[in-house]
Amino acid sequence: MSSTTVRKPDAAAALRDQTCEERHALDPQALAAVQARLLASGTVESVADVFKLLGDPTRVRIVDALSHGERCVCDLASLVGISESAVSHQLRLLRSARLVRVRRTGRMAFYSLDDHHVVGLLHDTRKHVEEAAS
Amino acid sequence: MSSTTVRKPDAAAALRDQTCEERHALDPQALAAVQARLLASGTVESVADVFKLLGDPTRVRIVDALSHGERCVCDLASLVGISESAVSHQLRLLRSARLVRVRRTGRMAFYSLDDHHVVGLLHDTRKHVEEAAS
DNA sequence: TTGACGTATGAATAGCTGTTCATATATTCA
DNA sequence: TGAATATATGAACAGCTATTCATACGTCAA
Repeated sequence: MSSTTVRKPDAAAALRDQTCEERHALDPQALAAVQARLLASGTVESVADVFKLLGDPTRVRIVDALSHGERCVCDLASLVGISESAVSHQLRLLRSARLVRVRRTGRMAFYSLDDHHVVGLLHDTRKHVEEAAS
Repeated sequence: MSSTTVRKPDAAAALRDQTCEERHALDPQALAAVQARLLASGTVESVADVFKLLGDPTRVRIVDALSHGERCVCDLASLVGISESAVSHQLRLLRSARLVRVRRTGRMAFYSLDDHHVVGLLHDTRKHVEEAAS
């Protein structure tokens, strides 16, 4: 290893030692290097949409109720404590993001979780709030 | 169904008046049993608050940028593509939920992630949207 | 001290969101 | 057939939210 290799080719480390002004004015390449590692714009929007769907108490309750098995709309309304119309509206949103799936038999509609990640998300977030409470 | 059905003044009886007919998926006792396993109201609110914070593209970009290391406010503004004022407002929200922490040196403020779950949440949600796209 | 700089924050506003209400659709039963 | 039931959906409204603008605070250099 050469004695002149004081600086490692680490863009993040290079960024850390500079001031804001220097960074913006003199090092657009380092800025671009970090920017290249960021999520694509479309991915950011999609991820935020999923989080936004889970960012409502009613929908959290719906997902929580569905995490123990499929439920019909009126049972969900009863469990969550709002009208069946409101539940149906929320289920439509959850369906559009493929967070839940629906199975129809006669005039009944049984909803269930359509993604094995969702329960994990709920669990991890609950862990966070429990830890943050301490 | 007989009209002489015994109505006990407990949660199961209270639920029966709100729920669907008895030929639905769940009888009142089962419904009450499910309800007992649901998240507490305070937990639901806290969990939804965290998801709500992550449910905005700007804040997702901030968390994404922070997932590679700490950043000062003006760098975040540049990386995210909005004003430093807007970033500061969002950082305040993220701070209030203990999702980020701040380290101050002089007039600079370096923000970093304050929870090991957050990166996992971002990762899992990205997995979901990638799978849902197929 | 002065001035510039990095960050923080209150006010205001446009845009979004979740609920209710009314109604529609579809299925089952008498 | 007609009524009752289960769900779905459009419209509308109140409440919330993310940004911008202006400004204030604390720090550093001259």
